[in-house]
Amino acid sequence: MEQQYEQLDEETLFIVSQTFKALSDPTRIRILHLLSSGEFSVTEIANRLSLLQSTVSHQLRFLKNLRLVKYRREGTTLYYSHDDEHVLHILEQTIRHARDH
Amino acid sequence: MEQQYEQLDEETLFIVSQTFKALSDPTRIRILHLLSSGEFSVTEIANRLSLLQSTVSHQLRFLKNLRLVKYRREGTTLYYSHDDEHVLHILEQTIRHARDH
DNA sequence: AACCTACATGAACATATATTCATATATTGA
DNA sequence: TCAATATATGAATATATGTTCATGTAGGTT
Repeated sequence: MEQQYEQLDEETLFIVSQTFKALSDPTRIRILHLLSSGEFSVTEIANRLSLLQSTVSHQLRFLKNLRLVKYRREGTTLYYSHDDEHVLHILEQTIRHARDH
Repeated sequence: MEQQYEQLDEETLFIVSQTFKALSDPTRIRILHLLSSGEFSVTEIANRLSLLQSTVSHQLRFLKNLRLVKYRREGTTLYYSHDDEHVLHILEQTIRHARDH
């Protein structure tokens, strides 16, 4: 399981830190965790998580920029869903790990 | 792979966010990545990563509080090593993922 | 066009965070 | 005990970040 040390280049370092930064905020974790169970509109997310619409919208933009979520439009409603299996897997894995103490 | 949505309790949310926060800073990532290859003293870490001793010391305290690293003493020298296989695995996994674009 | 509804955006604010500098502590050896 | 080395700590500072409020925009309906 031990592996060879290899210097981290700037770009990799940036991507990795950004990815984990996305997962380091409670609000974003709650949003991503909710989206792990399906797709929801911005308003639905706000209602379910008791957050302001503006807060959700800001955080969704953050997650969208990192391509962790995507959306499809239906009239005036945007349905958001997750867009990165790998990151979602890491999140759910860590949630389970945290729940066992 | 799709799993049931389950409300996140405060404590789990806190642990998860703290864990990812530890991995969200470039300096801490570099330290943990270095420690994935063995144990190093504070000075060695500082030299290898071109960081101030104080910076390394502060970040090691952060990582120590989260029990992500541990140390053993040898005279006045403290040799730090990683102390959480799960978190280290997630880090290395994400580094590899980031390197493939 | 006027009016909803849904969502996005920008500014402002408060808070959190990382780094640096200066200094403190601790261990070893002379 | 004094000096030297290794590490830790605290204060200060600059910067980043999350939330809120107010407002903008876009699509749908009448």
